[in-house]
Amino acid sequence: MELEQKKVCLPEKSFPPGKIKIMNALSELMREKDFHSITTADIAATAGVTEGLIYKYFKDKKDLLYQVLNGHFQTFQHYITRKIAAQTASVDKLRIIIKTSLKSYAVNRVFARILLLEVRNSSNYFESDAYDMVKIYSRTILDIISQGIDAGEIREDVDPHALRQVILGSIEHACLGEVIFGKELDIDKVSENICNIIFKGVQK
Amino acid sequence: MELEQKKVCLPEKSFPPGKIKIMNALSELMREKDFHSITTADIAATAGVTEGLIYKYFKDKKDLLYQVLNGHFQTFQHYITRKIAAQTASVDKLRIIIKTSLKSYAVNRVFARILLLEVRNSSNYFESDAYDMVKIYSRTILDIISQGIDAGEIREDVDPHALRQVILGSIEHACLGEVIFGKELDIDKVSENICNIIFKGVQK
DNA sequence: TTATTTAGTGAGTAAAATTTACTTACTTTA
DNA sequence: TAAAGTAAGTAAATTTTACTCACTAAATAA
Repeated sequence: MELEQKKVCLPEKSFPPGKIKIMNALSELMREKDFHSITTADIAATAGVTEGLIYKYFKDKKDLLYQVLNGHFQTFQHYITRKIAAQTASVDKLRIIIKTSLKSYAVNRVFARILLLEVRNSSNYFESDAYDMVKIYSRTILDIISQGIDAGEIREDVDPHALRQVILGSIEHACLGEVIFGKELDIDKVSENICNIIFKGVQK
Repeated sequence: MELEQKKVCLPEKSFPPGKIKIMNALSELMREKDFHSITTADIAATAGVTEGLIYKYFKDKKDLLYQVLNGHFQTFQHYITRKIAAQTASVDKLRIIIKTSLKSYAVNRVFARILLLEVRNSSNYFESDAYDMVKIYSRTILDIISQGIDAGEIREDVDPHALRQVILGSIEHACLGEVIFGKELDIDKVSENICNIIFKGVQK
């Protein structure tokens, strides 16, 4: 397993120990509870620091969440970029993106939870560094699609934005059941099914 | 326009006026703010009632949210069932579901907001009446797919659950930008794009 | 008429998030 | 080497917010 759940998914150095402990504490607590039912007292106790310190390093509780997400996203981005580079055909790259994303979400459920369920409802997330990472990821997919069309692999009457939507939507929806209900996901099967539908179409 | 944004989307009668005012108030406030940053004081002030009354009619703040969602969902469900009935071919039914769902979300953004962003993070939503409506909607799609396979309209090597995932994921992801950033959505175009991809496939 | 339910109030409480004033220890620099 | 500044962390006060509870007024049923 290349992609394992690490305690800290951040540029650990340069961060003071207290900050790292706080971020790890939230990450740990999110395995059991949802963000809203985790209190700053919980976080401080788990981290072994005082509540005040949280506000030294984070604007507010949500800012802490965004920074934790950002850390996870760094790991994800590095991993997926390397995987994509190993492929040449656009369609294969998309296939890898689908499979690798599903796998990342499955392996790191806290990451999936935060990304799919916890941050999207507040508007200031979309100004956070974490969301910048999403934009990069999202942009990568769009570029691959465009290249695929140019290379003649993908039909030219396919709208790239629409295809990206379908891909991202499929990935995310496939993970929801897993993230919410903790169902096990057969990644190979699910990703193959999704690719089968999107690439070949469903109509006879 | 058949589907317009009504103030109240509930069996208004039988509900005491205060309850309706409270539900409308939340619905109204959710146009600007996310659920978590709306306080019970906000709701009460907007509704013109006291905070205490909220807890007369609702178990807690979340229960209020679920009931509001449920009201919106009733309208949605009726509308979509009627639309589907007008079609015979399974593929056309799916097309209608995609288009009508997109339209419902576009017309009623608060409904979309609540459904796609606000409720999924808390586990007790999945025991709520509102979620029962989702199950019915979701089940409908699965049945149509199965019928489509039986009727020979849809390839038999397509996994029905996977196809449903792709459809639901595509719809939801297409709405996200709209719900979050308030972007206008060209429903005809977007739904046509999605159908084009899913039905015909993207590969040359 | 009197009892009883129904709609609604308003003051309060406990828990949680955030702020503030402070200590301690480590660098830098004069 | 002493002074000055800063970074890490604390402890307690403050504010916000969801939620409770004992009460009133009015309508309805007996």
